[in-house]
Amino acid sequence: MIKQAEKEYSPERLEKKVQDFWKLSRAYEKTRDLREKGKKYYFVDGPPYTTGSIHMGTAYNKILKDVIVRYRRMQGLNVRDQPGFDMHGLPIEVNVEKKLSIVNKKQIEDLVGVESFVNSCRDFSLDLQGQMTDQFRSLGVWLDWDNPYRTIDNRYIESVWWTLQKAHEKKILDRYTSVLSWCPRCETAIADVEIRYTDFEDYSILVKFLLKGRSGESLLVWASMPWTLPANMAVAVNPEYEYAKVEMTIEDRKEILWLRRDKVDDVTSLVAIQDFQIMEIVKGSDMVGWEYFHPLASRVPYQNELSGEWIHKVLSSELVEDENTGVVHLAPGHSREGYEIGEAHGIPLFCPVDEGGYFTDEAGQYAGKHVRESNSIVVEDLRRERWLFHEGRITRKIGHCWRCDSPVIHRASQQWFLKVSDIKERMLDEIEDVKWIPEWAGTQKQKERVEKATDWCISRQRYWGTPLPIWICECGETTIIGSIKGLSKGKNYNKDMDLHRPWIDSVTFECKECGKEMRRTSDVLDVGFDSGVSMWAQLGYPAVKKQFNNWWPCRWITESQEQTDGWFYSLLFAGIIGFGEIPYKSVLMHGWVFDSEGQPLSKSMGDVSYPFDVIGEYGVDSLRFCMLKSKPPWDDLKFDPEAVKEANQTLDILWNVHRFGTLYMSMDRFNPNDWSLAGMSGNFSPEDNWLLSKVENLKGEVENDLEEYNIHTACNAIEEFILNDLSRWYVKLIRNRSWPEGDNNKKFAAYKALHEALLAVTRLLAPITPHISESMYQSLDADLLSVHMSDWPVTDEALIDKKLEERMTVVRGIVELVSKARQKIGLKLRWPVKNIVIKSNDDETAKSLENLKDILMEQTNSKEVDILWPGEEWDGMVLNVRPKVEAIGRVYKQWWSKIATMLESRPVEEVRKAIGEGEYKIGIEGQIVRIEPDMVEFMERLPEHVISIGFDKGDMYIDMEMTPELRAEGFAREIVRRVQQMRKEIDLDVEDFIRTQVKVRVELTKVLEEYDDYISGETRSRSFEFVPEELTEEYIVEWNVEGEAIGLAITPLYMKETLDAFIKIPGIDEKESMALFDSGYASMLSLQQASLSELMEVEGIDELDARKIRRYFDQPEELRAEEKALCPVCEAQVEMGASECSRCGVSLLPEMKKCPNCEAEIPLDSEECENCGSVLIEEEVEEISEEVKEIMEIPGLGLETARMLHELGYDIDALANTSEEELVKIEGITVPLARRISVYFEEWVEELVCPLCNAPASADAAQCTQCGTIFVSEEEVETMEEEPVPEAAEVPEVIDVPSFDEDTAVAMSLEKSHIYLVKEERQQRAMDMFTATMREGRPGLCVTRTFPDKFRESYNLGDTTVLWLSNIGKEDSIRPKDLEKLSLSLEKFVTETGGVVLLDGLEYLVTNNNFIIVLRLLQALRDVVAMNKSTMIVNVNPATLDTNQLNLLEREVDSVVDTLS
RNA sequence: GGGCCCAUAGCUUAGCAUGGUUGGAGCGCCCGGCUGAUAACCGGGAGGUCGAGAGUUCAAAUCUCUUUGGGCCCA
Repeated sequence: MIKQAEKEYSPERLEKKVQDFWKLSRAYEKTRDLREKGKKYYFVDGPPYTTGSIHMGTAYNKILKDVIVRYRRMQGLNVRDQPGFDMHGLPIEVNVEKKLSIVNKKQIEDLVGVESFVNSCRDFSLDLQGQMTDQFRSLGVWLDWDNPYRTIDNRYIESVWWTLQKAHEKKILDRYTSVLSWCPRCETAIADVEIRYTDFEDYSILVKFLLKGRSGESLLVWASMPWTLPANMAVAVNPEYEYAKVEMTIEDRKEILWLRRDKVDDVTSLVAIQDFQIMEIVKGSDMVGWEYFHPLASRVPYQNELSGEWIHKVLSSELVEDENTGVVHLAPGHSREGYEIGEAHGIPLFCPVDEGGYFTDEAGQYAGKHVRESNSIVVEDLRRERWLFHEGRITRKIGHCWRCDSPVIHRASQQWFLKVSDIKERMLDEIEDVKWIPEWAGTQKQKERVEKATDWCISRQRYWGTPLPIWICECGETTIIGSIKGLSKGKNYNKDMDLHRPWIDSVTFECKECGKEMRRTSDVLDVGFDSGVSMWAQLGYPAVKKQFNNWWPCRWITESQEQTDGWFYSLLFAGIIGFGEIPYKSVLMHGWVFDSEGQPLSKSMGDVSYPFDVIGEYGVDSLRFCMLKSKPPWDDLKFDPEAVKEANQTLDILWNVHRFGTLYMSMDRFNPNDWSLAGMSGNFSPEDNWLLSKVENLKGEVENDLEEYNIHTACNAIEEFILNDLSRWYVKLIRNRSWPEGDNNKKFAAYKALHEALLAVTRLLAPITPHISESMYQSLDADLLSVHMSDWPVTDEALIDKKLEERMTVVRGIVELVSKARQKIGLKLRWPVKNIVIKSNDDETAKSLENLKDILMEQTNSKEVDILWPGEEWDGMVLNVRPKVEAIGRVYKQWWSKIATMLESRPVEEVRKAIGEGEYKIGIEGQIVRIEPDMVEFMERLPEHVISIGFDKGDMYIDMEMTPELRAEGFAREIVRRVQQMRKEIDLDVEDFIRTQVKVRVELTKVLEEYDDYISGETRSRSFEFVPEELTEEYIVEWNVEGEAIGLAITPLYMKETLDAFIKIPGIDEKESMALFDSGYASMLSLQQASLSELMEVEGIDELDARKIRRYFDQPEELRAEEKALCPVCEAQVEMGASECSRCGVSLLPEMKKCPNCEAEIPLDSEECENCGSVLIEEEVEEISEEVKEIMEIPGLGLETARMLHELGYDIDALANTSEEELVKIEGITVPLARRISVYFEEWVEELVCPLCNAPASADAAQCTQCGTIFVSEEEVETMEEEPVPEAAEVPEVIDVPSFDEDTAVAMSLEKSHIYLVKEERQQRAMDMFTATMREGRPGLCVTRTFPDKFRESYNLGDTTVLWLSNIGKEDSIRPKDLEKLSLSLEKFVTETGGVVLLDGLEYLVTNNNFIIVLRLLQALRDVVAMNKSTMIVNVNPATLDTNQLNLLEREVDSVVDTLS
């Protein structure tokens, strides 16, 4: 059964509903299981770091994965989709440190203890994992969230260990001393990826290094970071540069300095130099070997103890750059370049700095000082010793620890490395075996990364990480443990022990070599390596082999471009170690997401941009569609919330088409499964075949795109189809066919085609926008539980008709041209044109037009379309005769002008015929005048009313002559359109019927009468009449159409509900129902009471029908009830009383709980166990407030939910007034629960309800808790009538003003801070009061449902502001339902001006809302009016309200003016 | 400093692999229309030295080189 889609596309509601549906029906699990037998497809999720909240980039990443995973599943593949989380490492540690207020490692060990610290880290990371999982789920991402792999699990760690053991076996694992980036705060080596470069002001000093054996000459050495000078071991010059010996005079002293020749000017300008002179020039290479005195040697004794070939000497290095003096200080212990140069020259590594960044004893006088504070000390020392030539500052990028933001230093330390040199070639080869998308991601980027790779330092001196499985003996023996089994052989091993520090540190082994105790190296592993093993770690390899054999290797991964250096690389590296091969077959490298300003989204913790604010507004699907369609995945994406809005609009349109389709399909009870495409083919119109052809094309196109990961073009193709083909063309073409009265065969053909197209779109969109697709799929009555279980749609070539598509394109082009022409001359589409003639230049175009002529006529609204084939000419051209004046003049002299005039007035054809035969004779003043052929010429021209338009394939003539018949038809259409507008304004159901009256000029009535069938059919009018005098139907509007005054009046019949009920009687369909209704049976009750003979008297009901009706009512009521109910989760029809839904498997039984006493299953809401009789509500009972108890009265609502609702501010009354949709929005309220609640109230309300405001009331209440109405029993009514108003004190004075002319108006000026209620049929009295008050000079404001201009004119209001109560969304109009806007507008006026307000048409507000709400509005306004010394006049037609309501109204006002009494 | 990617209307972008009518869209702006999908929808208009410069070619948004700006990565 096709289900009517909701009227509006509300993403928030829809997505929640769909996600609930997925959850309750276990749609994800079932989809996965469905493909269990399919070909295996191993996808691996690159584990995001657990930062706790996701940003746009993370969202984009997961969305891409979700698209491909869903797509592959639809292709039938059995996809492994375990998500992962990267949960070790410094970021977590740093955050835990912050939480515990710890500042360094010492405090972790001494204050907190490693055990407690690591436990905190685990808890913290698990918490973050949970948060992120929720966020990913809310994006609609279907991965196996219940079973993620985590880098912190023992099994995972074991796989890492195995890999490291492999590395050891392959001699890739090594330990040596190296200079690395080091964070002195975190006291660990850090990787380059953990460093963030930011501007930093640093020293830039020039220091004199006195040369040995060159009297008085010094090298002028440049250094930043003065603290590195104590560890200076040599200086470097560039061998290619020229260096100058410069003699400078400074403060009357002479200095002889060596520096780069080109820099002499720069340097001499730095200090106050009196004079300088270049003495000598040498090449850098000539300086090599020169020896100098270390300027701090006296403070750093170690400098004097050194010996070696290159100590304190000049070296040559190409690395010396064209900056500063060209003489660079080298401290191999403090810089990577220095280390490399030093190593090449055999210079010992001197690094007198400890892990915390403090100088060691080796640093002599500087020992104990932090390097950062030493900068100024060193500079001062140099200055004192006169070695400082210049002290400056430069701003440059300095590395900062990404996690804690401390400046990074370089420091020599012993670390564990994975050596890259031996496997580099293998890695490069393996890159070739992978399909990279885009190709350059592999062949360019990844290759470059590997080519430049250096050894990988994998050790970290921290706590929260995979412990390195390396045990070392003091004798030097080293062993690598590769499994838990291996570990279990150690001392202090416990089964099931956590493999993290500190527990692992207590496990020791006996050294095989010397028998001593081997202890684990205290380091942990670089987190970058953790995720590198995810491809086999998530399969439990090597501990479990089966999974591995099933799935290996990974078919596809996708991550952002930065993973070239990260995960892509670590996977490759680890893969080569573990298996000698790259572990993935194809890679989609995706781009970055930037914010709308183009700034990259920050990666660090706590500084993220949420995608969820956009989602709240436009929904997840819009976000997904927007991201996926705007760029190829490998490009960077600039995220713009506006673009999400646009995507939302497309989905909105799709929804509208869907809504359109399902609305009519369900109305007509169209069952798509009753019709096959082939079976329907005879009924298809050309546009149906066209649509089907388009759909098949689209399928192929989208598949091709997705195969190439051109997700953006796939999205664009779908979007184009939805907007252009489906919405803007197809729906337009089938509109007429889909009307309720339409021919069923033709109509159903359109439904079938549309259904087919919509179903295809839901499938094509399923991977991209999973929610809306699901929702559409559900209402399209498709066979599977979920759209995501369906197979990927395959193109049916047989349905493709390229020729038809081309022809349709031609026709569309023509229709558009005609529309343009109409627009140009201002002829609306509603007004038909007489004729369109299209002359085409080629056969194909003519054929196209001939073929699709019906479409052409309908869409251009033309009465006739003529197609001319190539060579044919249009005969509609008007021939003109043009007298040749000179020729006539030559013969007939002064008569020429008369002759010419006569010629022009004769029928052209007659003239031409005669001329063709030789001559044409006319009589002038009794003489025959002969017109010779040379005296005239004939010319063709367009007749009047005809315009001609050229197009690329021919010419077109449009005859726009407006004949009386066409004019009448135009008016008929105008009337139809106006009535439709009015139907809409009174919110009438599409299917419902009305009575219609039309009042027009008599002349027009005559021509229009011909169209009464048309008009009443189109407007679903059960009666239709032209009235000469007054319009009497309920809703009356005066229109001005093309200068004609047209009065329209309609009365809604509200038949739909009744007809729907009648139709449920077996054998009774719409026709019979209508007949019954028309003869006065307006409800099931009245029908039930009718006798057989009475029924038979009804016109259109035969005996058989009557008997069917009687039989229906004569059976017991239970049997009459519908046999089917709807599943609350998937809305499938289920048998009454079924225990679970056969479609989605959800339990339909009331929620059960276990009796704590006997463990029997009892309904969730029962207070007493049916089995053992124990009372279940214990001490808590006292604590439950009355309000909560009331809520718990609702069956199925447990204590917890009731409490939750109560805390949210709901009491029983509020719940009764909360719609099901709103209920679902409350967190914790599921769809079925919401349904249960609203069903409860529906039943409840029928029993006890305030007659006035419909609020629920208890049986014994004396007064309504909501509106205060006093309930009276029948006996009391009589007394009531004598004393109609309960509280006399509040009764306003009733002013008796029988007549009200201008004089009295002035005399009776209205009081300030006063509200007047005027009881009258029209607004006359109220208006008089209002205008009189305005004449006193007070500003006025009117609220009315009359059209403002008309209203102003009627009452001579000038430019007084008139707010129009109307559903037409104009600027100064207020929708009658939008009381908030109304109240705001009035408040604004009153507070700003204190003027007088007329509220006309209170009853209109009441019909559009309900009485009590309007009453509340009035109460609120009363206070505002009082406070601002304003005045308000409210008029109401008492006939529209009942006595009680009137009483209540009168109580709210200060005075009542009753014109009727 | 090196590698790679990106640049088209005010904004977001298609087209570029394979050069060829007048460079397409959407949003926004202005003007109009439609109306039983309707707080939707449709049409028209204005708005582009296709980042800049050079080259190849009969012909360049498209191919080549140089250059500028932005991004990612590596030093």
